[in-house]
Amino acid sequence: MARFRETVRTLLRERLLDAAFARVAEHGFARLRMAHLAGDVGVSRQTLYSEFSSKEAVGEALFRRELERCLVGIQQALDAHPDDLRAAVEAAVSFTLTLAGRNPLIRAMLTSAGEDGLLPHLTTRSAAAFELATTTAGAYVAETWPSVDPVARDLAVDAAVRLTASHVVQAAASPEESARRIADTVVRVALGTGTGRPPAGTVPG
Amino acid sequence: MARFRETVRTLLRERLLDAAFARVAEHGFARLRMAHLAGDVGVSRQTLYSEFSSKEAVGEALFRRELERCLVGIQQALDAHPDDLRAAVEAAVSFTLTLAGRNPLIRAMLTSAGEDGLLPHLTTRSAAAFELATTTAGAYVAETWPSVDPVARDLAVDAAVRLTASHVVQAAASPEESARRIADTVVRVALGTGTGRPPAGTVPG
DNA sequence: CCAAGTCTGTCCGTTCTATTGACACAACTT
DNA sequence: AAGTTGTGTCAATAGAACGGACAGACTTGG
Repeated sequence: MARFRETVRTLLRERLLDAAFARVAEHGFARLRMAHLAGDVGVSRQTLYSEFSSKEAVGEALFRRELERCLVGIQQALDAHPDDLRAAVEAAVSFTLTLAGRNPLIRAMLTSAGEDGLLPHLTTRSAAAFELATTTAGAYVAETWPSVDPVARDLAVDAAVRLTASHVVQAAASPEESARRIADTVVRVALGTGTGRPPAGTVPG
Repeated sequence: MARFRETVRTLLRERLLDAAFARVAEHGFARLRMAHLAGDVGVSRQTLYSEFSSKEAVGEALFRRELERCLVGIQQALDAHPDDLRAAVEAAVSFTLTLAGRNPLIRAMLTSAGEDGLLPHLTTRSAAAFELATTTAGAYVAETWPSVDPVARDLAVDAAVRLTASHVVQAAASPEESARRIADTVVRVALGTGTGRPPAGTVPG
């Protein structure tokens, strides 16, 4: 019966995260003030704390929401190449790196001097993020290319996620070049071949 | 400070009107039950009554919202012909009649047998609607074609609104044909000429 | 190294709002 | 005429948000 109330809660959550996004993108997580956040949305500080138990929880939710949004785009990139594993991986990785390079939140996380309190989500405390990305990608790959050996598949997905994350934090080349290299690596892991590029349009059985 | 609260109120209003729209479009205003309306949105009946003082008020707001939405489209139709009064009127009227023919709410209002409680808004109790439409259109026309004589302008706007409303309730021909006839009439009233169609692209000074 | 200031996270009393259940009243049905 | 259904209102209760205050951690500057 209280369905509307529920809607209001999620709306409040979204508004708070929107405001947090704007502030973090501009000044970094460290300079984010809970009081300002509440004020932005037009709500008391207590109400904010009843939605997010701590400032850390805000950062967590903020990062998670952004990650989930990215995953949507990644899936679309994968979908564009249903018959070519290498091209799919390359497209997904390229998309991710490009997005990460543009995303104000991620840029703020990386450029903020020293310990921003949010950067660990991308590096040391990124277990949850890794798990989410890995399981999402893994499930998708398992469904789209069931013919790939499960063990090799898991290894490949894990490598893809970790290598991509690494390039997000520490860019080595252009997104396209990095994507090409990562896709090469992933395909080798997945297919166990040393050739690098299997004939396009085929999926090994 | 209570900015979020305000947003929630308007959201509630919109949700209630959305639900009302759906129910009225399907079963008519008479068969609309306040209890169902509250239930649809997930709110108590009292909360509904604290937002709309009566069922009549729901109908009023529902009709008004629909009218205002129409006016947006009408303005766009007018905007498409800034240099040709006749074409502008014809486009706006044609748009209105076509929209009215498709709009589930208006269709329900017209087709519901006998007294639906909502039909009067289109006919006898439509003073507010007429005023809104007339003032909106009048202000727009006054700004876009300031050269037209004010007295003739008011007469023309009034005629346009009333004729269009009449055709909404009692369609005589296709929207396009009706629009053409109404545009003819309006231009005659506005320009005081018996020629019907002044050369396009000109505005008399 | 201490004092002042800032910010987080928590508690509590007040105020505002929604919910619930009941009711009188009107209209319609059987 | 009695029963049903729905509107509109009221009062009591429950629940949220607010404002203000506080301790504790941390930073800054003298």
